[in-house]
Amino acid sequence: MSGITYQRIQTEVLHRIRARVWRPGDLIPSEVALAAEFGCARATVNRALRELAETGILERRRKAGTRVSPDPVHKATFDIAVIRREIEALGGVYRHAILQKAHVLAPSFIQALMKLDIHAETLHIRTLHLSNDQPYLYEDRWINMAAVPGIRSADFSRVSVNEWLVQNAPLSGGEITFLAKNADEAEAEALDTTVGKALFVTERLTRIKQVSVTFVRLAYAPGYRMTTRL
Amino acid sequence: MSGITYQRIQTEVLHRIRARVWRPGDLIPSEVALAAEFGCARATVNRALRELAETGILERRRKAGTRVSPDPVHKATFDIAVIRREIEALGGVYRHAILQKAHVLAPSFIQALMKLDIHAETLHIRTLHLSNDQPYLYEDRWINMAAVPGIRSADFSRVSVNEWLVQNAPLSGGEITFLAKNADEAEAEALDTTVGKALFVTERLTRIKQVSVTFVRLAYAPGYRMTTRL
DNA sequence: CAGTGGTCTAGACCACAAG
DNA sequence: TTGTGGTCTAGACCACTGG
Repeated sequence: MSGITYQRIQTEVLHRIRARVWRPGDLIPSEVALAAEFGCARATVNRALRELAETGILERRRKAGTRVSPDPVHKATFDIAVIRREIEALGGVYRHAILQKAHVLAPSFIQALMKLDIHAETLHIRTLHLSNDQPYLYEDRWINMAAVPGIRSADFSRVSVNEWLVQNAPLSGGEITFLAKNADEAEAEALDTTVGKALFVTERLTRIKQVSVTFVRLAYAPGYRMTTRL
Repeated sequence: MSGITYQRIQTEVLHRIRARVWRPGDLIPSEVALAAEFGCARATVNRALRELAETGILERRRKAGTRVSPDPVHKATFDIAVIRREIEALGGVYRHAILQKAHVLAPSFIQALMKLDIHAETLHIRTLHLSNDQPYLYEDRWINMAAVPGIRSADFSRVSVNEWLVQNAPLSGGEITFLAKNADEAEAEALDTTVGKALFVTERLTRIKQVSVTFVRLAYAPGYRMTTRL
């Protein structure tokens, strides 16, 4: 090979954009032209540009060619790990406690959220996750029993619901939302803080083939920060 | 070609994982074996598996082979667009107002955050972004004057600082953090809410070649939710 | 050492959309 | 219509690392 790698090409492209040789909105040369310039195969240029397009730096369209994005949309990526992992990665000792576990008919707001039947049976579980015995995360979860056969016989004393679902209902789709919320009484008590304190909350709705499996709200203890590199 | 696409292979792999043919932790066949099975080139299998590995579903190591991730780390991706775009995408009419603009020596906490010199000059700008004339986002930004030549002559009445920086200092690296915060007086007043209200906040530190360019804190009006598909 | 993934090549055909 | 990106192929060599 010529020693040209797709990463080398990416570096060069980024350099040219930074140096304003190619400016936001500009059309850059075609793959064929760049392959000729760099003395490599088109496939190599293709991979380089395709990946840059995935990050939002370039925009590509057949026939129209490749442009530098006019206003680059940064794509921030966050790792959503199993909570135990998250805590252990921070050097904490993980422990969890189940505060409540009940089989109930879905209340109306959960029916609406999860698009459940009026008579749908759910498992409602509230769990506290601790790091070094300090409250770390308060979990309020609703599970659609119909969607997860086998959950009746699961034992959540050793493995948390969180982890059990990951293992037994993998690769599900859904949405995740981040928001801020003033602590209510239940949250304040669980997280050992005061009512009204601003909490970082993530809500996740998980589906397998259009069917809602679980809705979970995770409220982090005050001071939590979710960070990523750009 | 045989009609086999890398996407078809990805679908098949996901199906096998869901069907528990391949379970978390399991080693799956090598690229060569899968290429033979699917009747396609190894490069096609490679792309399929490589992309799945990027999403965290598979783990690959030379010689060791490819495994189904024992506890899959979901990667959630968020688009960080220019604020004007974000508002317009939601159907709002964008407007912004500069609440304060001052050239000042960096206060100590900013010095520390941005790793600035004691005598570093900064531009401190507080901006309110509005959607349909309703407060949407309160921006508190510090800019390292030394890192952005040309900013002295910029006019921020038409183009917001946000947008100016994107256009003039593109492709910078840095970190972004999400957190929840009780509104202080300045935030409450700007966002037309009450002190103590939980606000969703993002903080961004932007660098070009190790040099801090800008630190910005964005406090969203109450009720803001940041959502993405998984 | 040997098997696996990582990458590049040269060529080909296809799908899409701008002109 | 035709140029562009999107993808596949068959083969090759390399880089890493487990056994």
